[in-house]
Amino acid sequence: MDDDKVFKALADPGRRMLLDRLCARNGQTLGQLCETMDMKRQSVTQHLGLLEEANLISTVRRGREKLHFINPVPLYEVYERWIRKFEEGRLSLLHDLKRELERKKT
Amino acid sequence: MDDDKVFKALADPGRRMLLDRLCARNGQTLGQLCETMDMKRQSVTQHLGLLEEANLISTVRRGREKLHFINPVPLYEVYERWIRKFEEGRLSLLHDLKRELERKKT
DNA sequence: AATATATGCAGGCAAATACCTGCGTAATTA
DNA sequence: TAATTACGCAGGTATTTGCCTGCATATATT
Repeated sequence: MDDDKVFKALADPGRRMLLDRLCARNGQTLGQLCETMDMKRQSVTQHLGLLEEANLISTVRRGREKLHFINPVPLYEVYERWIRKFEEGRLSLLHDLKRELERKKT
Repeated sequence: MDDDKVFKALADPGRRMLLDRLCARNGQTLGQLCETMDMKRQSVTQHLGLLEEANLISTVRRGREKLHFINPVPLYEVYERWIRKFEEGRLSLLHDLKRELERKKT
């Protein structure tokens, strides 16, 4: 998995919105996704392309339509390999700062 | 919390590396962080500024030095409000795609 | 006081990004 | 078959981004 592509894909609010829409109703067509997106179809296509490159969605062609499905695996992996590390040390990390702030006052 | 700033801050590999360095040793100065960063000090400063704006780090001045500390809270919140939603529906989301693929074959 | 160290601030520039318009193609429907 | 629908592809452009150089300021050391 390419961490960087996943993070960059998540960096845009429009793309996060697309993931949200798909989370609410999986397997939507490009046209359906466009209806709620306040930008041109071609722009939505570009965003969906980046999401697919990051492996965050998968697509299936059905006739002239293209269906979009969420792939939750990369998000889970990013969490496992990235977020959890900080979560584990959460209390001690916060303590470091607090201790330094105390050190200044005295 | 500003989700967008957090995601954008995480979108750059250099900034993720800075967070990694601070996770390994919290409370480093700008100079110390620069030693491992293969870019000019001023660029590192810019990255640290974005991380601070996203509230991912906090800083404390001590004399002529500036110490940097991780703030793990926004990462945890992003996980809670964002990643977990997809994790919960993980199996069913994957099933949607699988079912559609089966539908095509038959 | 003079020098060295640690950081701040301003501006410039090439590349990436996020939109757009215009046109082409494949699949359905009348 | 003709018209419609759903989507793909190729640029064009204004903005943002990430890096740099050059200079200024504040603290520490000799």
